[in-house]
Amino acid sequence: MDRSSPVPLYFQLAQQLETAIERGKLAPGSLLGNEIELAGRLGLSRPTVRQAIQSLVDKGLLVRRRGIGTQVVHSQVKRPLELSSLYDDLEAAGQRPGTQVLRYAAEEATAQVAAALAVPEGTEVRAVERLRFTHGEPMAYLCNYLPAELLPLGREELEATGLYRLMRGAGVTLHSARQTVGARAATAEEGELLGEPEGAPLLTMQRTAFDDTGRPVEYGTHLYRASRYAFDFQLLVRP
Amino acid sequence: MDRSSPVPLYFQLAQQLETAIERGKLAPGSLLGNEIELAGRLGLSRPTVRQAIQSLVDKGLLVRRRGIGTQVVHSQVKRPLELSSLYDDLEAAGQRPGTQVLRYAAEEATAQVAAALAVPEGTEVRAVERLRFTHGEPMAYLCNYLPAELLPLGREELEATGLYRLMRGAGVTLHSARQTVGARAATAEEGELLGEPEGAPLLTMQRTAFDDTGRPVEYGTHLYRASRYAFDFQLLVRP
DNA sequence: TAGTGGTCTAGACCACCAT
DNA sequence: TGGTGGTCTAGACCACTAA
Repeated sequence: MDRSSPVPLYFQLAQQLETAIERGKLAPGSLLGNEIELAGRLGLSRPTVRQAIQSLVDKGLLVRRRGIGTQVVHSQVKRPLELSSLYDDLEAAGQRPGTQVLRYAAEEATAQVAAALAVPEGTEVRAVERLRFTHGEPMAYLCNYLPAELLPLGREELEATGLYRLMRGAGVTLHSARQTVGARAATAEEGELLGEPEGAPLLTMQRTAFDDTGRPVEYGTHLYRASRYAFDFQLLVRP
Repeated sequence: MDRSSPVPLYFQLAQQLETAIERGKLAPGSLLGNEIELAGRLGLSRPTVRQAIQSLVDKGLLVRRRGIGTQVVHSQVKRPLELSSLYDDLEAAGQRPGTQVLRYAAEEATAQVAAALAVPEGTEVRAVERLRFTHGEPMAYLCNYLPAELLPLGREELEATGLYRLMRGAGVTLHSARQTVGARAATAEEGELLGEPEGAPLLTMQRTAFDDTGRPVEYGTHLYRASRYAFDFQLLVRP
């Protein structure tokens, strides 16, 4: 514990516990030792220790039972579903993603886009159409709309990284998003773009993302080749 | 505030705030008043008030900014994705779900099922195959596997309600689940069952659910008619 | 400068669980 | 019965934001 660090004590403790769990120093199913004893040993107060433990319970790494103690969860919890960028996900999976910007223009919002971004129909918005590749093969066709005032994006930046990273870098703090995931058959044009025959199953995703003031900051409709992509997530049950 | 109630004070306060937000008594974007003043007014301590506020921040209903205050979020936050039962979801949407149990038997685990349930290959498990209907139309084909010792399920119960509700009722506390959502074309048999032509796009879902000791308690592979079903969820960005 | 949330402490009592 | 987590209090100091 480093009291001179700007990192909060509860966070330091949570990190230490998390790495101990990851490295197997705290075996799955083992008890953590009670909070008061732990607090005394570390020279912290009990609420601080509780805060650290609670953050790991929220992550699904620990389970607390009254009268029993705090246990390390057995299963291989990864992380609950996050609002993640396809680019970052692919990069993290070592897939070396690539992007081809098909279109990047200002245009008037259609009814659908206007409703999603909560602007009047016909308002100018930015439209971005991209193809995402892995290993030189097309993987997804991404069509996104942003409020016009939001970002002066460069085409090169869009080819080099993901949209969310650019938005974060521009000071937009994402807060929540509403997603719909479905499937449908590819049209001839879509098949052409993605290298699939007409009628091939595609995974579809529509997403509206909001910043922390509740303003919509992005609307996207995405198409993924079902033969090469699936959504994978970890869910936690809220107690 | 009812101090004689078994409901914790922070929870009572959180509920009051939540209903006030839902009913518009606390307008989106409005400030909540600072924690200390609020604590004094309600006769509570500041940590208790903070705990109440924090729980609503975790739900995405409030945003806190240092130096500014606590604000009600604008957007229509519903709820983050939960480990939910298709039956309950349909019922909540007023769709009057129905279930036809196609098969309910004990059988030896295949390699895939054994790996998912973390039992040796060939171990006896319970297999349940169901068709789920809405308005008399088939909607999904559900194939689930449970550890043999878990539940003595009746066929009637399976037709009357969802699997998760039955498991909860039998004392199983679900903790987390790992899901994969994808898409593929229907085979002739699948199309027959679901009332779709061969080759029609289907939404696929595989899920393994764990209880709070980390033991796998359910593995399922589900097929949904893409023309009639999509997954819809709300995500929150973890700060 | 004044006000906000972020963090931390040192206690206290209670409900639940195993033995 | 003894030990655990669940809840609650009454303070304290700090970092950040706005005016």
